[in-house]
Amino acid sequence: MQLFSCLNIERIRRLYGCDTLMADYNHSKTEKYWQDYWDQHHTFKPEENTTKQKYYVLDMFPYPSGAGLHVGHPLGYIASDIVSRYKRLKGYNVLHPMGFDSFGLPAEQYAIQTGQHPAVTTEQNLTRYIEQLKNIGFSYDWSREIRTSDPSYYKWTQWIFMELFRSWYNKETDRAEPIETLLHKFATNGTTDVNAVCDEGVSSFTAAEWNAMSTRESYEITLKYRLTFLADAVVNWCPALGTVLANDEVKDGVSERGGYPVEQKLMRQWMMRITAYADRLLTGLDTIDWTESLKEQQRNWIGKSVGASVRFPISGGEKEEREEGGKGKAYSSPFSLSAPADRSFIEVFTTRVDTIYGVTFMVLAPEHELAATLTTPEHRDAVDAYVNAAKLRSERDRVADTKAVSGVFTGSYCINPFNDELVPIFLADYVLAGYGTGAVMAVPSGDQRDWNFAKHFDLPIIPILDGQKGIDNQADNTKEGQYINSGIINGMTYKEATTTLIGWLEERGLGRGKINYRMRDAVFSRQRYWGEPVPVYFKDGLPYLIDESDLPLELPAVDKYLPTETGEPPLGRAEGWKYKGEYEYELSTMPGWAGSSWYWYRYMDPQNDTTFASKESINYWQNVDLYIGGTEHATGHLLYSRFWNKFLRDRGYVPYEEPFKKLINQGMIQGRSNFVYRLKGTGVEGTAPIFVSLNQIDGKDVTPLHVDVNIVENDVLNIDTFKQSRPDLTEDAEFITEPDGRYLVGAEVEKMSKSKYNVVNPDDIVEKYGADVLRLYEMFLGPLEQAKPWNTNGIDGVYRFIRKFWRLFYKDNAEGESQWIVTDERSGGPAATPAELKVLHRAIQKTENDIEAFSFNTSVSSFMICVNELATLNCHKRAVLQDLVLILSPYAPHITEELWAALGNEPGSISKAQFPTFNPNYLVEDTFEYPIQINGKVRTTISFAIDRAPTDIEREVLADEIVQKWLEGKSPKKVVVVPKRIVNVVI
RNA sequence: GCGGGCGUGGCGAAAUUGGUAGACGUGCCAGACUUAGGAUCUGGUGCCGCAAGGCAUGGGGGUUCGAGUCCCUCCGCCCGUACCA
Repeated sequence: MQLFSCLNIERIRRLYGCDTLMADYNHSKTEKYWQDYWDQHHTFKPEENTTKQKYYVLDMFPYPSGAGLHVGHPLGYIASDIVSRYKRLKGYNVLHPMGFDSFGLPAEQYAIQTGQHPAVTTEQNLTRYIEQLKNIGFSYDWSREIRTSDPSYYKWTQWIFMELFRSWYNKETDRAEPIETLLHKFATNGTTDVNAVCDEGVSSFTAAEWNAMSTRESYEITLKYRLTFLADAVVNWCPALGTVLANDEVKDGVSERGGYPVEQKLMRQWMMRITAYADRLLTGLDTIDWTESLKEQQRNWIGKSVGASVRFPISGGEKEEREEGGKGKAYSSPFSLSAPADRSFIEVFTTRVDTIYGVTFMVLAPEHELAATLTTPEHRDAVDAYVNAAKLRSERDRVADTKAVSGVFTGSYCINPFNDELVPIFLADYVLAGYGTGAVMAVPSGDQRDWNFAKHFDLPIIPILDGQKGIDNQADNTKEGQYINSGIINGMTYKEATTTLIGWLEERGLGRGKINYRMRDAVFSRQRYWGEPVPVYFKDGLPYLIDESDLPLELPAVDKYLPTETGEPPLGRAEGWKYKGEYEYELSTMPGWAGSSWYWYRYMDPQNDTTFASKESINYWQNVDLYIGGTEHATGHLLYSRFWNKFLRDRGYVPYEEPFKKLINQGMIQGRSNFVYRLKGTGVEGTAPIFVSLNQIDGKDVTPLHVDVNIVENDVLNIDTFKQSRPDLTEDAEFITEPDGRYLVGAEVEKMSKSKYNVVNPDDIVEKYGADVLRLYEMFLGPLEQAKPWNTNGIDGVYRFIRKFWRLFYKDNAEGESQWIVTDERSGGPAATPAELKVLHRAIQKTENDIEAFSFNTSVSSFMICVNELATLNCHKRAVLQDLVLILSPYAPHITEELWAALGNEPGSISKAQFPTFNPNYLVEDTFEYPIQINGKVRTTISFAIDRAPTDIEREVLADEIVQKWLEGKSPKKVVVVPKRIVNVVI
């Protein structure tokens, strides 16, 4: 035994090349050693051609910003790494990759300022990121690293764009198909049996007409059907960034990145028909394991409303008598989407067609295309004034005062097709141009906004349901009761009424049941440099795909990263950049979400040059089992990814409808900012600043200023360092301190950011405590999903735990050297006792349950308990410690890897080892036999195991329960014993 | 407004999903070893009470032998979203 432990010490010495082992665990040396070892031995490369079951754990890949990682970033990465390492121990073949979303605005903004190529900046940032990530000891297979800005990667982003361009959406089959199937339909039957998602206002034609068209004509028609298409669209234009933004990139009327104002502008843009997938994006949510709140966010974003579309004929004029016939004119049938030129009716969308007899006025958005033509001369001035005022109000203002009622009468009327009533037409900015048809049939008795409007303009309020209550005071949107004042639906209930009305409308071509979505097609063009070039050139004004063999279409060099003098995007500056030397390329680039909408497939086969990922690799890895990332991508990346995935599925490239089976949103780690307080009026115009300590403020007029958290410890400011940090501001500063001479700072929880001086770099924690402690501590902080401020209050406890763990293996001798004290039963040492095995197996069980439930914080606690108890039991037995090392290894890979080797195992083999099997028998401390008596005779004896002996009282109380269950013909599986009370006989 | 989540010691948080509330960690108190402690170890620590005991999971009510957990109601907080017809 003595010999054995000596050998291990020798081995450790060889491994680390140190003469004496220090008395304590030396994390710097150990961690460096194993990180290099994993790198050199490709320890975390998944097996190829294996029959093992796969498990794919993915992190949302980061954008490599110049600020580097802060302690908040690794939170999700640590969790996913724990799951990866655990799943490997459980015998899975685990794919756990990392890469970078390396196209993006900050590098380009920096390039504009400095002239440095974004690729250079990006490369520098990447190097730093990789270094920081490796420092924490993640088990990524770095050989699979990808970068979206790498031409070998974006070649395939461009290829997918081309595939989308080469596809159309067939509503008949409810999937995307190659454009050829559409061409075939056109050639054989014209547009007759084509049911496609396409541009509004496409015209119909026969096969003969189609076949007679010129190539150019027919090509032009296909452009209206392709899943990527050019369109003049009102887009979010951000002048400061010089580009358009997608809806999800705009928050509160300003750009998400940078917070610059955004305005609406009509521009020719590449678009993607994501709306074709609206329904599948919605229903697919029911099949995936994401949080309810995230699914709900996507549902809201898609915004499906089931209702009806109704046409209200426009009356000839205010005074004019209406035409004969009463029922209004039947308009172009079959009911097709209106061409913008048709001005004979107003089309509205409503979810409550049943309230149509309650319509007393019509409201159009001020931007509505009919607004101008409907305005009668005597109302012209008022309407112009209103429309202009609405234009001037920013999106923000408009949303801000939702209570004020405003609007203006146009002087025109339309006709309610059901009762031939004249309905006055108003303009009001509570109606949005971008939703539905930009027109609302107003039912003041059933809708509060309509009610407010009616009161304000003194318009009639007609009750339409006998179930409506108190509509003199407010609207009642009930669906209860029977209809009154409602012509053909009088006496009916909600369901009957709706069917009747829609049937009536459809018969006459005046309307139809309709489903409306809030989601718009996605704008795909960005007038920027640092993104994927769009693989399109223009010939005679029409867009064509470049030849596939010319992929990747690489970013050309430009002299400046600004738009050209003529207002074209930066790519317009590229000298002689022409397709085949003669055709103009598309000058916009793809949006940030393009590269991230398929990247999880590239990891499966990252070097493939002939396809985005081989069939075999996709068939094996399939989709992502566990995806961890922030909730901020709810309506961006996570929606676009699902869209592209569904498209790739339709076209047969990938096997599953949904890319991410389970998704966990890690909570944000907030910063804890520190403040110093400068006395007002000091520190300006050459006066010396006076800083007041927190408890000395006492009503003084002070300005709080952020101070770098790294020069504050336990809320005490290091005054000297503070003075040195900004000598310009603080050279001759005075400090009003606490009586004990310390300067106390204030604190506040804020988002962690450079500008708030509250960024904590994980490297600093790693240097001080080690990566294992950082990992354990971040998990220990609280539930993964929860947002929490960063504080290091408990980190010493975790640090103590690691050292305590170490001391199960080593003990200091008289010379202060660490001595290996693990005993080995195979060479004659004492065997593990039942008490020790119980402690161990409780930890095995807990770890297994907790990781499967993604409850990492409680898992860390149970390690601490286990180690504490083993220390108390003075257990240094190999059989126990070897298993303990295994169960802890997902959390603290460095120290456990070292001890694993020290226990005599092959270095690096821990990732291939098996997770210890939990044996519940070790938890049993007693068996409990209970004789069952029926009619006074012992009929049988039930025996079961419990984790401690029951008291006499407990035995008695148990009796009733057990007999009861036994008589019911069920035998107890588990009995939980509670002192004094008893119960829970689980059948 | 609507949707989702939550409310437990000084603090971060546990609670086998209806079964000894507060595990574990911090913090605090005491002790040991120390010239010293911001090192290490040991013990204590929800509240009231000397104690026996009583009271405690935002407030109130209910179901149950038993409720932090389930139901109703009120209050408060966080996140998302918003004139969506």
